[in-house]
Amino acid sequence: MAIGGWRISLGRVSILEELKWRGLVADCTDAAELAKRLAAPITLYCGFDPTADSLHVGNLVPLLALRRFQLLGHHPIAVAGGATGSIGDPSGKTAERQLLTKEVLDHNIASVKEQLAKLLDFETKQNPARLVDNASWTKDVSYLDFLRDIGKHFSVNQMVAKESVRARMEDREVGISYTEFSYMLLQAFDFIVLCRDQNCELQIGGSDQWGNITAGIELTRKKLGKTVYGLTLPLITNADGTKFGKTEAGAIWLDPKRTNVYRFYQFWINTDDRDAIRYLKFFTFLSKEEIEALEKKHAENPGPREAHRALAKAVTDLIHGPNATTEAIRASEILFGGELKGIAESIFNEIVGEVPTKEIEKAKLDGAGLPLVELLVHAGLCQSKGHARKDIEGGGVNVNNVRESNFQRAVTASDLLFGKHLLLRKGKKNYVVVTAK
RNA sequence: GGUAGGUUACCCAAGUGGCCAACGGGGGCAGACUGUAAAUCUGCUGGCUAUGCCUUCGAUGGUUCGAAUCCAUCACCUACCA
Repeated sequence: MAIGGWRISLGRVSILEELKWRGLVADCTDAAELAKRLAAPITLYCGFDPTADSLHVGNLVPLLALRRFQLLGHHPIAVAGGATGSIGDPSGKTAERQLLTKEVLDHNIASVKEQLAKLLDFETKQNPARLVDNASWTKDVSYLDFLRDIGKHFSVNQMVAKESVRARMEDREVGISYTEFSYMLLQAFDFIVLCRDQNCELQIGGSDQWGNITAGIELTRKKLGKTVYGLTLPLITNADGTKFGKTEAGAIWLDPKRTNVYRFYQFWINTDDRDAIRYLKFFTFLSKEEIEALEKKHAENPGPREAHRALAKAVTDLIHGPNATTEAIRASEILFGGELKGIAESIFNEIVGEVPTKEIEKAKLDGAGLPLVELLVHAGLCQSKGHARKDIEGGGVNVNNVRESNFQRAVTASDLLFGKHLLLRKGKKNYVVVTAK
């Protein structure tokens, strides 16, 4: 069965070897036993809480890990956190979070489910993926039943000792609500339900999920007398110490409405040299041989950035499909290719809609025209006219890819390309197409 | 509760009557170099109808020709003493 061009090959390499080689194992329970158990297909799950109406690149690591398991013959279950998401996971959070309203939550779950469905193979005969919502088994459980059946197996002493809770208890400023404190019970409940009903024996998740995962393992052992496993994936960090997946403009989302394909592609292209190979391992399905070949090239001659290109292409392909990827690459080539002079309208149109595009009324360009500083602010490239002026004086602003250093410059209809568009650029990478209507 | 000290721009931090839109560092943005890197060097980093004007130094009120700077009250923080 092919998904995204990659074939599922049963039992060729062990999943643990594969994950280890990629640097994707942060921690796991009883490594020796787990390795033995993984010799045969296992059912595993990973939960995704719908905290927004889209997943972001950070969610990709566990999600792709599910797929890696599937590619090697295991049975993945993606769990949308309709129940857990309504509570809020305190893990890795320094402050209590605002609860999402029912409407927002419903919307988020629907969107996230769609995204999850795209990245796993539900069609294959041998080991189709499954997608479930943990609200489906929590909604009919009464509070009293839950306390009696589940709560009884948890020691508050142990819960308090978990890192996620302890951190919040030590900080008297923020504290932790009973609601968030209870989160791990719900996640443990998920595991035991999946183990009981779907024979799920392994939970994977980010390293911040360790406490929640082990809570589920213990509950399953106590209540069902079964041994189940946990495996955590590393927290991705950038070589320069900044948070992975965040830019000045915010998180990089999988939903093209939030982060368009061009920006998504550019995000990967701009990966730090030191991270490129690691990220190829984390975020792509390129083989060991392919990645090692890229690593060699990168080490010998980093200039052409072949590893970066392969990374950006592979991930964009995976999330947005080959057609959108081709367009993003094409737009990048045009924008970073230099001269705009003599460009054909059809070629230029390829970048319209790829880079951020703003509209203005054509009438504003009549007569003396519209001051460039105002246009820069309108386009969102500069935060104020004063800044726009300084940016122009500093030589950072280009109109139609020609540097403009006169801050009094006004833009008129004669500046429009093909009578319609204006290409603004601040710095090397920040493009906006302004379209006159 | 008492005493002392503090609260300055995105963050840290100098400034204790006019020369203050406020030193310096970090971060950010931009330029040169380069590979749409890194490192390095340089410039910018409150707003505007712009050689000037307006808003800003915890809050409010006051003294003064003039306040981030002095006084009063309030709020919050830190240290020491109870």
